[in-house]
Amino acid sequence: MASIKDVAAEAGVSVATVSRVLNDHPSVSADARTRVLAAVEALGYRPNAVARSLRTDQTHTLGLVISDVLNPYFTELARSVEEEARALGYSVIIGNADERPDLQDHHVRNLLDRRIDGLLVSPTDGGSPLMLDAVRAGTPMVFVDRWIPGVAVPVVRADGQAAVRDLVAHLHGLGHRRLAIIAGPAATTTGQERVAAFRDALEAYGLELPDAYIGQGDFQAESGRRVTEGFLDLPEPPEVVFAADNLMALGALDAVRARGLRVPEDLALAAFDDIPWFVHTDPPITAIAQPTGDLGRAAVRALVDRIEGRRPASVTLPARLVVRRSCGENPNPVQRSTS
Amino acid sequence: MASIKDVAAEAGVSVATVSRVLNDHPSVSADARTRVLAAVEALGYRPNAVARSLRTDQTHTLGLVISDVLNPYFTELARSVEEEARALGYSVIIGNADERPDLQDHHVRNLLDRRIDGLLVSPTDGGSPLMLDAVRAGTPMVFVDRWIPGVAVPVVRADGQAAVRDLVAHLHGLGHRRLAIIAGPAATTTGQERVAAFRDALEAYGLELPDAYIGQGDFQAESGRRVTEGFLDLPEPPEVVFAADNLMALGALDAVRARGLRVPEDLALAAFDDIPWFVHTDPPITAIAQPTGDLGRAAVRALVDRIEGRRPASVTLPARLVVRRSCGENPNPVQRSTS
DNA sequence: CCTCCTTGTGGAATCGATTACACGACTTCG
DNA sequence: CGAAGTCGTGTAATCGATTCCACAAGGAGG
Repeated sequence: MASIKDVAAEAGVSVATVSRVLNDHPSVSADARTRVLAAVEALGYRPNAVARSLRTDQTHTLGLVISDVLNPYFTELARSVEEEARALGYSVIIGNADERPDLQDHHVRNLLDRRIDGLLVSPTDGGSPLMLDAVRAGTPMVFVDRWIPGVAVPVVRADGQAAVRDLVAHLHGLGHRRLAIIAGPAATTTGQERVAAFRDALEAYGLELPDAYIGQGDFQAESGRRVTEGFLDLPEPPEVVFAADNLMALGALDAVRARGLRVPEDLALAAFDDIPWFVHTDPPITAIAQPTGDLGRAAVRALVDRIEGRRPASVTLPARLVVRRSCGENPNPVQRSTS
Repeated sequence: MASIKDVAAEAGVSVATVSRVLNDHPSVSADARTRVLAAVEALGYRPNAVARSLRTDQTHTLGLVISDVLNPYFTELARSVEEEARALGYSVIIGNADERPDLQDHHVRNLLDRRIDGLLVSPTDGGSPLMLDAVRAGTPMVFVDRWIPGVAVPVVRADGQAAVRDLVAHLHGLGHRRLAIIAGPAATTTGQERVAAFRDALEAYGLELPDAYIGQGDFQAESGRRVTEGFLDLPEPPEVVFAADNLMALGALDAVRARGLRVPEDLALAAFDDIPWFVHTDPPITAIAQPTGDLGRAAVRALVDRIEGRRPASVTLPARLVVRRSCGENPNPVQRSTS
């Protein structure tokens, strides 16, 4: 592969001049410029990003560590992140943690070793020493979707409280009184918050959330299946199950189906995170939709702000309820929204 | 961030010795080794991958350019690619082309600039000059899923011919005679092949595939919707629609639903590419399943073979038919398989 | 006509690693 | 006891870019 030296030789100038042309530095004569450009063209020269990064200490690259690529929510997030980053002149390297802290650490380490300019993380746990060290060392970082309490890093996320209240109102209006939740891992903020929001909303209707109605999931389909089976085995099973993410809702649907039961007649179902497929499931699933694209874009902008020396604030965008048929027929369905 | 010089100073040795310890070169005394290791620990030193890559001309990184991250098929492919690559000591940088040749070129260029060790591509078109130049220049490359005819690059893909035959047999057995297809872009091999396989299979039953029954899609949901509407507007609409990928099937389902029609009673539906959600749609969708994980792993192994100087062969794995209910009730359903 | 800028250019240092080569200190063996 | 290895280490070149500094040429101004 041709290097800057080859170009310099071909154009009959020094490497310094070639570099100046490439970075359009003002003090280059028109003549030298055309000769260099011609040489670049002739040799098909492309600057070596590795060498450039070493010298300038900038990679123009962002790291994105997400909890699970197979989750359509995170896929969409990743896509919007890459799009916005590209618009701002950055590339993105994605690390998939698969909800495993060890894999998360692997990717964070890898990205730091590559000297990415900044890191976007949706932490799967309370924060490994590695990540905390990186924050302390001043690595530009932004949390997206989930965060780690007590760490001075901007957070870009959706607030589901109002939407969860709307959901509970919807369920209550349909006559449901025994409501259960499939929670996410307690180590994640989204795991905890969604349970808290649900409990608060129930309280407003004088309803309780007994421990038996809180199933411990891990944001994966299999746990949704397992927890739902537990619910169905209860002496008094719930009338509704609210899954804290879309994959666990899928698992719940499986479990209900496997027993020959029907949604919503035998068990109603709602989910956090709306995805295109929920329109086509049998029945279509009522869900709380996050403004995923906006979150991704806001997160990138915040991170780039940090990289360029500004001090971005956290961003919280509202989620909204999308009513479908999985909780029972609504005589005259209304699309509820909090925005 | 601490550099190798800091470590050398801290340990009281030269940078050469530090480097030797880090790359466990044999000729280092036990004493020097422990001192270096202690210094590394004390400083929290991590080698700069950028500098290392510049010197060694190896990045231990693979590029993966896929056609559409939002397509669950490619998401799963990306995941298995990353997994296998990690097992072999490589990282992966993913570029999402969104079925756009210009974006594909952007990512290929970006990845080449970063001096990735090898490139995995699922081309969205017939091959830009950029990609062809890269091949000619000797960049290790492997095509996955789709390929570019006439280019000397190993291909890792699934063969759907037998499965399409099984599908047509299944449809014929259910009494369907007017079969239509939503094709992918003609510029992609998968776009062409699936139509050809479908036509051949129909021929075996004495059925034709009239032009009116070949809809031109682009592997995106919206095109599936549009094409299906066209089919339904025909004086003699088809009885079955076979979508060449899962997103177009989703669009087709939308279109049917929007007219108040039902699957499979009014229009039967089948898709290429099986995904977990197809179990839960209404009705569950009959699909041709690719061994996606195996494809991803085989592609990585082939690419690493090329990088390490061997000459890997192309790999073709069989796809298989998974019968569900979207084509009509089968009196006694059998899972057909070609393997 | 001499100084002082301005402009364009090249030489060389630098980023942080790897590695060829030289060298000193020991061992070993004839 | 001297020659020939072996072993561990350091010096310095190198990868491909960017950029500071020096300098030459030419124009402007006193």
